[in-house]
Amino acid sequence: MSITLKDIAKRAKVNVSTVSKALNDSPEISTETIIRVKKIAQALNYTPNLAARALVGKGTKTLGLIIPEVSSNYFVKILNSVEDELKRIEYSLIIGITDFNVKEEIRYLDLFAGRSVDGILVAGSYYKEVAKKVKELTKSYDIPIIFIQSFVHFDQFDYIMIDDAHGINKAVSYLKENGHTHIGFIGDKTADMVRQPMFKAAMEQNELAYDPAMVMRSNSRFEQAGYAGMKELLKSGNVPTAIVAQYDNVAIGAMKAAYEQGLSIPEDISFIGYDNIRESEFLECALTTISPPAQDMARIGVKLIIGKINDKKIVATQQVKLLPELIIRESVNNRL
Amino acid sequence: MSITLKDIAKRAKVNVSTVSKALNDSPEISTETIIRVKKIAQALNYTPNLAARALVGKGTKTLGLIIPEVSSNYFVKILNSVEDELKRIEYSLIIGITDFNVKEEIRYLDLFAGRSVDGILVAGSYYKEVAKKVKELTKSYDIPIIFIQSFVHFDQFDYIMIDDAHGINKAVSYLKENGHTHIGFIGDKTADMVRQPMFKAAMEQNELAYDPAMVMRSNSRFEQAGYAGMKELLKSGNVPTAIVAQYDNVAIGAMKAAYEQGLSIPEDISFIGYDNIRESEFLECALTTISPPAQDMARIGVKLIIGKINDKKIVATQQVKLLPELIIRESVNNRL
DNA sequence: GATAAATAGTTTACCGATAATAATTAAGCC
DNA sequence: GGCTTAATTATTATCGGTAAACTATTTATC
Repeated sequence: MSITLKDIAKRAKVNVSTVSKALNDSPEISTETIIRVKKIAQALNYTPNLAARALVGKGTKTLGLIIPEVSSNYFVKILNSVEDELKRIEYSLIIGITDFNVKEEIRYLDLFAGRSVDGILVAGSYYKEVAKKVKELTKSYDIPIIFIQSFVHFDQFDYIMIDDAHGINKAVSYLKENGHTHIGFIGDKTADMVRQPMFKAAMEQNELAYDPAMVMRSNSRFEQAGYAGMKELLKSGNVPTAIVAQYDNVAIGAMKAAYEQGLSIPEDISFIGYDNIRESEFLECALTTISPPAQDMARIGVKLIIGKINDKKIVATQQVKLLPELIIRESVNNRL
Repeated sequence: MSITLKDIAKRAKVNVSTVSKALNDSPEISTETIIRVKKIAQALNYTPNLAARALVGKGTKTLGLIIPEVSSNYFVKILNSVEDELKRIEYSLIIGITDFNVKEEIRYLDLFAGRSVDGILVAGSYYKEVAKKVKELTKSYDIPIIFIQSFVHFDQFDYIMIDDAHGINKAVSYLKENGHTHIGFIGDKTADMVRQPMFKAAMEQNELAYDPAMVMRSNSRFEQAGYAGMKELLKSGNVPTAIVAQYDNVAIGAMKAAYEQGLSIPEDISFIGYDNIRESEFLECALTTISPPAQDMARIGVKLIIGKINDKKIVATQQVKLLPELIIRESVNNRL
């Protein structure tokens, strides 16, 4: 159905293997033949059959991306940047959305390996089972795997991530500078693993009292989690002057709950988010937030893995950390 | 490196071909042998090499999704639902993000065809060049292609889409019911192709004056487009009492511009969005919007295409239209 | 009891590319 | 001219599956 090397060979009156070599610019083939073959290939609109190529071990020009979700602007940014970077180098992207589920992450690792992708990017993973699987796969299949913004704690892996502890610390410091001492935290169930402990650490580093009663972790996700957490906090009567949200979407939900209670932002209560999603800038009260360089991270991740693919000799693990920055807008009040 | 049929054959002391048939439950193989072979396959953790399978024309269990962007909740919903649906049936998803670029859409069509995906879903396409390419590909490669929420106007294609004209009309009707007669429209450059003409039609159907001066199409995208469009509208002095936004993200930006001007929403100016993104419900003034059943659409799209893949005899074009609904929240004022 | 028919496997060829090896042609040199 | 060597192209095998053709046993039929 589609054009193969054979078709070109027939027209060029040379052997299939000559065509293959010609198209791959082999020095064994004369320049005239190369030109002639390429012209014919072009004319016939030839595209190599990737399945065949994969079969002889030449790779599939495909990368797998395992990602927990694509509903928050944060992971979407990663997805977008990865895709963007890949289209430049003519790689295809195959994705697996896991919803933070370990089993799914592992399933996708196996699946992608079986599909002989050239490399796998694992974004936002937290599980040691995944780490184990990755170790297994790199050994048996020799597939380069790189962690992006994951918390798989092993120095033996390649990873690139954002120093979130630093980011949260910046948030808390900024609140302290503005006279806030009673600071709460709202997140969803995934917060336990990362940002919530970081918040606790940040409070301690800033010599502020960490009050577990002001830390809310909802079972729902996104805005809903923020809304529910804030409602509960308001009901408890033990209301902080400022809230650090696990991420912007949570902050938006929490702010809504505050509005509904008749509170003014930031006069009555301050909010600081994390992620710097597109919408945050355009809220009635624009959200002050921590902005992680998700795009840079994805870009560097792709570069790292492509490097490993192209040069299998690179065995040294590569580990990169990027610093997020504080974006000051309107949602934090100065109490001094 | 990885386990092949040969390995299983060796252990089972049968021919490779017997193994292949056994694993595919061929009636030519005895039940005992099938069980024995399958056990060994399981023990060795065998996964078939998809490249090899693809080479003999057995499909790749892969679907391609061509999508204009994944930065709006709308297309993300589509992506998410498609992925979700596919993981159930053990298909993989390979995606191409085109940023509404015709050339990219065509490039991805070619690319995916060359990768011998089993089928392609094209979301949000507007171009007749794409239609042409699709016709070409279905002929030469025999790949099922289905349009999702696209505006490729040919009855010969399979498509599933949302009746946006109906949605916009609902929006305008609702505004009229609430006493609005001076209604504006804000969108980005992609609005020309679809929703803006629909808005015009809706105004006429509702016997309201369509004023081009109240129609803004910005060069930027998302909130930025709404913000810029609204600014301009406010500057012009010719301010409507209500705005229909091309989509919720645009509405959010437009509302911000109104707030900055000191206007109250909905008292001074009403807004109605389109898409019903997650955030809309949680805005200070919750956004009234049109909610397209994006998930259903994606689900049905996947079902359609899988049906076509599994039964190549299905040649009748399938065309489905879904109706969006109006979600009434707080952003429209009753002027009566 | 000879022949047909069903059963269970094995051989072989093939998909479309690449790689290793073989063969041809041409050029260079005494 | 004959022989070596280099340059170029052709053959063949291979990757890991599947399918068609073929072989070897049983089992059924009259």
